[in-house]
Amino acid sequence: MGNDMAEAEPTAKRRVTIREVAERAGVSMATVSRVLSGNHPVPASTRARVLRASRDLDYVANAHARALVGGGRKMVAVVLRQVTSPFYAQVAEGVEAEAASRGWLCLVGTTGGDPQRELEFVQLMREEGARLVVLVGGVVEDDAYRERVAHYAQALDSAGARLVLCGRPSPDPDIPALVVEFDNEAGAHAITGHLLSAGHRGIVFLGGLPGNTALDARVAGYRAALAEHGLPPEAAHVVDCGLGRAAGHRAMTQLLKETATPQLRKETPDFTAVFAGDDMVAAGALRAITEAGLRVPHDISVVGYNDIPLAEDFNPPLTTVRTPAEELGRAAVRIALRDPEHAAGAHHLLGTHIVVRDSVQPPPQVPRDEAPDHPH
Amino acid sequence: MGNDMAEAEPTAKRRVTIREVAERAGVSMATVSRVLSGNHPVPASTRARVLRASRDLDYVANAHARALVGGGRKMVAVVLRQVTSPFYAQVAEGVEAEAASRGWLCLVGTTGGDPQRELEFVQLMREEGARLVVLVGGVVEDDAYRERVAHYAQALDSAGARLVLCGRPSPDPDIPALVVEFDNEAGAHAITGHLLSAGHRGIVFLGGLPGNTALDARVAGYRAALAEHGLPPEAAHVVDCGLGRAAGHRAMTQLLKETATPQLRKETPDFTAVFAGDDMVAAGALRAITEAGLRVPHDISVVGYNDIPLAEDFNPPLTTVRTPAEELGRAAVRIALRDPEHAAGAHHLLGTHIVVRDSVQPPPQVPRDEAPDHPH
DNA sequence: GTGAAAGCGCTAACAG
DNA sequence: CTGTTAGCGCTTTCAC
Repeated sequence: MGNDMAEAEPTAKRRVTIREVAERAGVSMATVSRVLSGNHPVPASTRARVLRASRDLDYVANAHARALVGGGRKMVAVVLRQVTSPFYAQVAEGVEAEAASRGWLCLVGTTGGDPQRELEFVQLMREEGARLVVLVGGVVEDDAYRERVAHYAQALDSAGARLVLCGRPSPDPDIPALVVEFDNEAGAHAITGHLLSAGHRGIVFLGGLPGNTALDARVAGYRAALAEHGLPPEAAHVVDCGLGRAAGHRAMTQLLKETATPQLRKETPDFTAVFAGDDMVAAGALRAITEAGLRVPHDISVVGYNDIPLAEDFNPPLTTVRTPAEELGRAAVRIALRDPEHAAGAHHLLGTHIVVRDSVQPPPQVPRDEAPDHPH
Repeated sequence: MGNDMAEAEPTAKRRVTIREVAERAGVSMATVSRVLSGNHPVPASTRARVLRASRDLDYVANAHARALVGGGRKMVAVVLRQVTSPFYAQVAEGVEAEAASRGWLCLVGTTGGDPQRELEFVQLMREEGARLVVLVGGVVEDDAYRERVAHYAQALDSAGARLVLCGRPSPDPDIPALVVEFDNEAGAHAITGHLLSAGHRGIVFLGGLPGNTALDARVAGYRAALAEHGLPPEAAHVVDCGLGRAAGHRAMTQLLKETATPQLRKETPDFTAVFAGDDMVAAGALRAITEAGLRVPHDISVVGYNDIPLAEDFNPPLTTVRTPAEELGRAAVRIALRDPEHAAGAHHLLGTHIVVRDSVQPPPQVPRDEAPDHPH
């Protein structure tokens, strides 16, 4: 058995090959192959012998050798920023589920938001022969991005693979990439309308990320809703703190401090509601508000975006926009696999809807700093 | 270009091969290979020509062909129930991060808790030549399980691959599998002690799953702590509702109903605190308690397990046991890759600690149903 | 029906 | 230094 030196890494040992199975069964390699793939008529007796030998040896085919000669395994790759984001995790699960149900293998890669790692991963998937790669999540759409994605699309396409963009734009409609995303503008418009209907006029958007397509669309929907209610453009107040619980917490704390200080008050308009860029930002904001001794929704109303699984467990349960993330993932592979010719360059928009919980109520009658202390 | 029939699935087209690069550069395939692997001295001029040609053709090596001749790519596979569980997602992220930092590729597979799918996935990983497979999550340890895992271990080992079990037991210490897990019993013991110190005596454990190794260990720690505080064995009350938010919600609702009904009261002992099997169960329980018009921690104290990222955003922020999930994932690959000889059969236990937030306080002085209505 | 033989794309000896 | 050659393990014609 092994020597007593600790080796650094596992090295692939020689595995049982089809030849050994053939010898044991007393047939040729070709026959074994035929039995195992089951696509060729083979008499039951031979068949049984081969199966027996294969079982005895605990044979598993070498996927690489098989891929080399055949078309290779059907594999789809999902690329996302991180799996620990509930939203991305759901998308990944959707892709995985849809892929698995069709007998495809699914590979998940994370980039941490680094374009370089994204590029490396896509390259890797080309080498591995992935037939479908799904890029998930909003991005800042600059020239570098456009060039990168155009290259992915071209490269993947020339290898017969497909590219689908989830929640991010195609650099060019003529490029062989399919985009599937939520209608962020409509969702943001709707939830802003919900706040407006409750009587709020000072609504701040927390979590802008200029250049990020998903967030920009939400901001656009927010501004549009404000305008439709006859509010002047200055009524819009977007804080570009980016996404994440920590960012939301920090920005909200800061905002609260500014509003509490008369001098700073002029620059930071008064507000009675916050529209968080996503539910994680909302979580941070909720926490900051509580820490400041204020209550949601009594003093400030808060809404989020995405309706992550735990949004109803927040304090208070969060009113938010439901984006069926798992369905996004499923749709990505379903559409990409359905009719490629029509799909390439197509743009699919998935609908969203508001889910009302307890984080919104009409604004208080008196400004916060003039109100009596609320009962303890 | 393409015909106008919609094809069903993307079929791998012929990709650019090393031979084409060689022809374009006017050298042999071997030279191209040498330049690209960079492990052989090649004059700068030739090198440049080859690189140029490779770039022009947008060549990427065929990973399968490469794997067939070389050892294959360094690949680790993580298998878990689902990625949408915050805890599992963190473990996966840990594995991914540690793997990536060593230049290994990481593949994530989900089973939905189905042993059959688990088996298929492990088989698949054998075919693909994964060098390390990490199985994550507690299981019910029956004979079928033991046999299955023994088989994985043997099969993987004979192919030179390694198996690591995260949070699940090895069927036999002599088997070539490494186990890395948290000390569930100690964690449960500690948090039960925390409840006991606050004065609670009626503590129900919500979320048992008989046979599941992780949960059984937590229940054991819970019982041990109760016993140490001089409580009789009957003081332990475990509700076997299993894991998940929905299960926690349902079970808690039921429990509350029983306790509120004098007739049922005898069978369901009175309690002032609940120890949820994990944070998701806690989320459901919290919600159920609120819906019943009770308050946490005023009327009932609640603790969870795992300290998932949003536990501090629950209502109220949850006191729970922190299990560094990402570290579990990192440790799994780190240990497995470090010294295999010593590692095989080894058992690593990772420590946990309590994180105190706002869901625990001393029990109320008067039983719930005799207390006056709390102020609205 | 079943075996022999020809590669799939690449790397690693082995010559020159 | 660089080209030629021999496979890696498998599937798939093409004969028998």
